[in-house]
Amino acid sequence: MKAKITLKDIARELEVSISTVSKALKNSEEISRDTKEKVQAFAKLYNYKPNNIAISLKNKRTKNIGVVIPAIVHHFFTTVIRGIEKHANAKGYNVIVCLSEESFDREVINMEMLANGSIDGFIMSLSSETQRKGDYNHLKEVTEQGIPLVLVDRVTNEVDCDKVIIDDELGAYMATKKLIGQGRKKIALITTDDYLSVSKARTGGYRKALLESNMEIDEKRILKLSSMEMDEKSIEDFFNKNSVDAVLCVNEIFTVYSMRLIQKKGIRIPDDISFIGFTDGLLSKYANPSLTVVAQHGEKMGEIAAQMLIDRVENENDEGNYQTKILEPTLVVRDSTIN
Amino acid sequence: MKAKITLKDIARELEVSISTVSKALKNSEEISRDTKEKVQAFAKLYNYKPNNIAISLKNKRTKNIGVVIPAIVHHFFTTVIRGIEKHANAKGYNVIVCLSEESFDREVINMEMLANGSIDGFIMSLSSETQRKGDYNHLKEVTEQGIPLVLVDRVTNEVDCDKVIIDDELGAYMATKKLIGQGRKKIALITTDDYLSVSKARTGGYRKALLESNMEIDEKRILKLSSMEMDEKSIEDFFNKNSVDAVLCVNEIFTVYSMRLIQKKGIRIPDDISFIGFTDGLLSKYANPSLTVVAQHGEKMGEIAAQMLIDRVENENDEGNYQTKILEPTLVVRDSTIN
DNA sequence: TATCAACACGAAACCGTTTTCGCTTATTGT
DNA sequence: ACAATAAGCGAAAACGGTTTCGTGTTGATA
Repeated sequence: MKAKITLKDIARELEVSISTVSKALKNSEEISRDTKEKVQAFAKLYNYKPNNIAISLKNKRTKNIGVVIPAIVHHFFTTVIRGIEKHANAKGYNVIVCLSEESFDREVINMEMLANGSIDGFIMSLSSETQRKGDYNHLKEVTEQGIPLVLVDRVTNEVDCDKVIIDDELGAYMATKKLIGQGRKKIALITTDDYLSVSKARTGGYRKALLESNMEIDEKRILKLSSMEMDEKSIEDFFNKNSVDAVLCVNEIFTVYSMRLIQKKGIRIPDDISFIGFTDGLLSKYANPSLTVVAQHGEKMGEIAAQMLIDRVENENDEGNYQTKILEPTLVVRDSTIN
Repeated sequence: MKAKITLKDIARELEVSISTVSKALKNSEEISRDTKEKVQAFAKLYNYKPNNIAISLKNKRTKNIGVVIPAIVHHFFTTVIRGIEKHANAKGYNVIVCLSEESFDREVINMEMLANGSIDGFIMSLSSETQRKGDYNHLKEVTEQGIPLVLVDRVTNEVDCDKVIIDDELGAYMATKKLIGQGRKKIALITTDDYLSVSKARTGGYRKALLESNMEIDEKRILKLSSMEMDEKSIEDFFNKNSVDAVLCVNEIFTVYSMRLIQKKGIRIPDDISFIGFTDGLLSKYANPSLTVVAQHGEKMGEIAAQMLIDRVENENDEGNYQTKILEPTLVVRDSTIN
């Protein structure tokens, strides 16, 4: 085991000062050709690499960005991470991922751990518990300390910072319009509680589309599930009590599960009933029939978020003047709707 | 924007030395009650938190662990990360995730970035390109520097370190045995090139089960796809040319796609043909019919890997004596096989 | 030959902690 | 009243770099 070599070691071996070594490695004009060559050769030979921690301490930049998300076993969030990684890595940054697991406390703990010098900025998506409580003090503290923060997807108006979202209302609107255009009259919505910013927006888009087409909004056709997890019983009850000819769901899982229930009843998709979901993941592509979905472009969101964050980090001059980028969703048409 | 407060700031305000402040905050016996209370009150008031970077530099421990994996938009790897996060967080560690995207170069670059002081140890799964090239010098360098390394799932014998794998051979063996037990005679295998350690082992288990049951191994029934991505055409050709009554696939996607092709031909699952895949992800659960799979217990693998790594990090005395933990896969029976 | 740049390098401060060691001052025992 | 001891605190080194500011030597110039 050959331990890491430091400037001090090189200086001792070559009988020069630490400053000389440091400058020589940076090809400083101050140092003679001879010395530079000697030092650089020695450094190469012993595979010298500067210690990141020491550099971080010196210039108060870690080249790390902290990502706090509610879950990772979710296609959408993994695509976001991938986008972040892509841009961050290209810019020489590392990504520290922390999971809140939809818990307020874990979100707070993780942010506090990272905020004490470990990272240059945050990218985060709010946990459902945080959105339900409406307590954003941990975010405010971070921004007040001057640590840049970019909120993605699940955001809040109560915090002043950069944001990247997709136009969820538009997505639901487009989807609903599509269903209406296919002659569907009894369009159901399966969503989650309104405290989730995205669910609220999607419900809004659904209503807007119906109103615009002069279709009555039947509240009984809106099923609000209280958690992100599957509540199979509620969905079953819902379909037993309501007769519908189209369903819009706020995620893939709700959609696929609903389709299966419907198929078991012998109802044909998309002939008798159409389905549209959110998130263009594996499930959508490989479901049977394959799913028509509102694609959220998570990877692009991640890239943009990383770009906004790194811009802030590297130009700390212009604080304030925060932006919200709104991405347009795309309707990916497959076999769960009529073509 | 209130900037972070340091020991120096507190010392200046309270007109004591930095050492006194440091000790007071650690409740040292050396410091008088009075002074301790004064300092602690002040620190609380101004929300003092020690700077992680400075502490890392001092005691050469970052409390970060580096995770390098080939991909994140894959259910199995996300469960591994989740397991790592779970244990690491409980032990006060952060997780730095880097993606190799199956590229050798990116794997090397990421490891070098992290190895210069940013992390206390590595958990990694080899990229396919690395396994194909068989070049493990970047791993050897890291271990020679005394940085603990734990390899998970995609491993190699050429590097001396702790490892966590599942018994892929056993998994494939169990699955194949199950198919044989259901009276299947023409069992196909859809896999990837053998340079991937896991694919090789799975192919081995498949062969072993057939041999053990005195069934002939027809090489034409083994389809090797050259990449992890879907090669739809090859799969279609394969089913056109071969008549089979059971299929074992090394991942979910191959399985689901194959099932769909088969269903289009009007062949019934599981009546006429059975399917078993690897990875117990969303696709398996929500496919139609739902998939019988070999569950890999990624979360448990992640937890164990994190535990092994942190043990090494915190007891750096006992180098050598490396262990390989082999997890047993589980067969999760659903509707793509006869019950 | 005295003077002055230019050149090449080193000393030291600094980033924010921790920790060892030594120095006052007050207290105790004799 | 004086030495020994303990209590309370500060100075300084250390972690591994970067950077500013000297300083000694050299060669050129007047």
